[in-house]
Amino acid sequence: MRIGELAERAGLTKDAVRFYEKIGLVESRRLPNGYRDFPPETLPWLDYVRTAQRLGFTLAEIAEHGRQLHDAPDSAAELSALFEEKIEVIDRRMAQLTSLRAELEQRVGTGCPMQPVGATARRAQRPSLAGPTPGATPRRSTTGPA
Amino acid sequence: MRIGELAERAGLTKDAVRFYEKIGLVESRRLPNGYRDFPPETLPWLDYVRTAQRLGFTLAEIAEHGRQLHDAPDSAAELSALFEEKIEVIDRRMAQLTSLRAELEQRVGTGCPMQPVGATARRAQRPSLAGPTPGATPRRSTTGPA
DNA sequence: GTAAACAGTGGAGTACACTCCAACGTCAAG
DNA sequence: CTTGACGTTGGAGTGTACTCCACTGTTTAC
Repeated sequence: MRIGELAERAGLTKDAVRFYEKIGLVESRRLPNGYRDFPPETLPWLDYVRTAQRLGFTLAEIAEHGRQLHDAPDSAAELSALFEEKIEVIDRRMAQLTSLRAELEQRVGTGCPMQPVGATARRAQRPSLAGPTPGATPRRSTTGPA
Repeated sequence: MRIGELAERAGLTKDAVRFYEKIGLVESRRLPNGYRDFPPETLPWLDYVRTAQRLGFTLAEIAEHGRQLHDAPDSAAELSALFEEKIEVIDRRMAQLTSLRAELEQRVGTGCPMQPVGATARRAQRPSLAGPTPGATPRRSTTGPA
């Protein structure tokens, strides 16, 4: 499969696929003309990549998963452990959401939740910072990732 | 409260606090000597900021929430609407997490999640078990809320 | 033969959320 | 009066994950 088809079927841009290859997340052989040729397994793999990404793994970590699986296909158990860990993270996050939701629901009808910005109300332009771009996972060392 | 104390008590660096101020996430008045002076409410606000951040909101979005909350402090109806809106966001997010968890659990149960990188050179033992194919996620699958 | 569609490369740019640094001002203690 | 902790600013750098661009080569259709 060439890059265009792969990208379309995976819901990625070609640039993203090339980027993934650059960081070792996917591999391809080359056709005689130099074009990349991806094996069909790349598709479910990219599906996995997306899932793992949504779970908060970085691409580097996911690439590491791939290498682990490749180097020791029987280490799937270890990976499962990783996944179970991530499930715990999800459960914690959902618990947080639940409590936040309750908190908000409680405040529907009461007052301002806490002092946000704007004690001196202003609405003007500020450093750009506007668009939704998930990308960067902020890592904080001070407080343990709950 | 000056920046050092705030930063320490909030578990942030002073640089981070200044950055937050720059993007309009917090505000301060200035002491005669030019030092920032933060009101004590900034602490619970930063607590909220961290929570919202962990839930996947960007700082820009959180700042926007703060501004919205502050701009409509007397309209209980608007405020309620805003909270309802946020609750909806949370519910969507929880639904996402729920399906993610299910997907993940499925992968754990079946062992090897996917053919990773390098599958070309190795055995192709387990066929794809892609689960619910998300199919055509439009370009740059937005992981963010909303 | 030419155009369109596809592929390749390298490099720059973007967005977010910081982080670090240099150079300097402020203030209380010794 | 110096020292040191604390504060200020502007600007540069970092890491993640792309995205865009210019330019070039390949393949397919007419």
